[in-house]
Amino acid sequence: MAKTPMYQQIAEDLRAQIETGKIARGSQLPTELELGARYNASRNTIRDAIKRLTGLQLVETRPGQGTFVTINIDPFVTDLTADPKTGFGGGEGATYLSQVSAKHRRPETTSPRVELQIPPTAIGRRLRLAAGVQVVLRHQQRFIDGIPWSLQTSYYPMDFIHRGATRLLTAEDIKEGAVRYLAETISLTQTGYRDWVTARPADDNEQKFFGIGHDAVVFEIFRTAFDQHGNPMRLTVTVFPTDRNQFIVNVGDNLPDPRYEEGPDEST
Amino acid sequence: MAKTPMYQQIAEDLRAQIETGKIARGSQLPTELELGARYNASRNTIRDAIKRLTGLQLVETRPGQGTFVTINIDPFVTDLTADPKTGFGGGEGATYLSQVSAKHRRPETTSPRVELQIPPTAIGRRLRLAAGVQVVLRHQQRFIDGIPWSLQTSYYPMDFIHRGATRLLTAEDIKEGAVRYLAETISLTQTGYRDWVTARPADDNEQKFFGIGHDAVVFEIFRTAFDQHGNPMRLTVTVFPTDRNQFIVNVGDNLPDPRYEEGPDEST
DNA sequence: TAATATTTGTACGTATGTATT
DNA sequence: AAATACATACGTACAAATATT
Repeated sequence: MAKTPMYQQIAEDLRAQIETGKIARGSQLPTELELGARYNASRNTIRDAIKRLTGLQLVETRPGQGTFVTINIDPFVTDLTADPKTGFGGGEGATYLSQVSAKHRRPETTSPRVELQIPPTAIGRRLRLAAGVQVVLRHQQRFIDGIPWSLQTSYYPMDFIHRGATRLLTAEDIKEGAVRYLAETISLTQTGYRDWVTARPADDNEQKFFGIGHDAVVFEIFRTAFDQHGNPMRLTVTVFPTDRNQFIVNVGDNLPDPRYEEGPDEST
Repeated sequence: MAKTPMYQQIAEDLRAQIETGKIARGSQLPTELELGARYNASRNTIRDAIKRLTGLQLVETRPGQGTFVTINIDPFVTDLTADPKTGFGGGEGATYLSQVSAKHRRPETTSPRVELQIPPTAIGRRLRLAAGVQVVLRHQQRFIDGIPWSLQTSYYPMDFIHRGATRLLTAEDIKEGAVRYLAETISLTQTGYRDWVTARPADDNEQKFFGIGHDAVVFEIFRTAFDQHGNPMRLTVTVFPTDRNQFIVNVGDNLPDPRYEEGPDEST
């Protein structure tokens, strides 16, 4: 009845050894040839087994070096339900920084790359723009403790520029926050936002930037901010690798503090 | 300079043909041997290329039949920020049903499987239980239009049983909702909840139940409900496949209706 | 029902390329 | 420069799943 393929049996055996701690986190596995000798299997079969483990993000292979058990990064937790009228003004950048600081980590953000673009239909639709209308796009890479953490792109209607919010075109951070800047210059107040949380396979750029495997998955969160008239005033699309990011959503009053120790640990 | 491996070039070529519509959604790809002849590559190389495409969820292979371009399921969107004091009482089951009905889909839920258990540390910690304390566990499978949609497990402190909420032990749906039942029997009112959103590779059970590949990823959402004293009264863990589920989070008042057409389409 | 053809899955072997030490 | 270890690519053979005859 042992009809499970050999490579799966080998993968299962290695997985058990890793999860029970027999093979330590961060340590190096035997080489493919050694494993082949141990399990009496060909190197290709061993490679199939290891491929399963990489898919489970249990190990990672490094050409020229070997195969190593992955160490789980302490996940960064982002609160999606920060009050839009308090604190940092609900700017997504500000929320990000405050959350990071709360965990005593060192955040960095690259200067925005600014582009003018006719957006894809999915973007234009969320901003309720007619087809072919340009947008201002501000793209940033974000790191925590030097680790690539997220890729973020914010889209604003071109109209905002004509109405005076010209600093959206400068490739510099808007220190007081884009939301406050827009309130001061063109009297647009953010009264709320909606996040749309999805997950999808990472594309090549994301794989390279985050240093994740070619079968890795990322969160893609679309945050549409609405002004006092109920119209969308900004769309922010942020991509987070799932191996180092989690999110919390608070509903109701008087919730106890979300101690981050409460997070699910991986050793289920 | 063409240092990109052959199998990646082939995968890229096929991907482009699929995304431009040259190969229709749902249609069958040529067999591995035919592709090998077309690209002048060995069957194993073709298989490596196809493995990349399955990782991107662009194609799926069926033994004995062939390889087919995947048809994307119309994603189901769940609102994580339903008001806990209105409507269906904030029961997670109720939220699920109302959301599904809003899309004119047919939901089904299996009768709960009830267990008594000493929970894993991650569960006990979230319910603030001492180590070794038992919980009541209610597990359900959920479908929409016959498609497996989510796996849900709710955990309640055993204490609730002793205080009179004995219907938690019956393997039947609590029609009025567990939240209302607890309010009526042991005077516990849910005043809010916190969702903790994570993503991880699917385990074997989940792969089998959802019919997803062995490198598929699932959302795992931990919902901790709090009572009027600020204590956790229930933990609900729900697993959703990422290929057919999305979530929205509303913050602020007067948000426009989330027309589901606004969802991101896959043809980016 | 049974046999057969087709197609993907598993397993092996070999050779060479590329990255790292 | 040399050794080591994973990555790519080819070949072969048989098993298992599916559809057809």
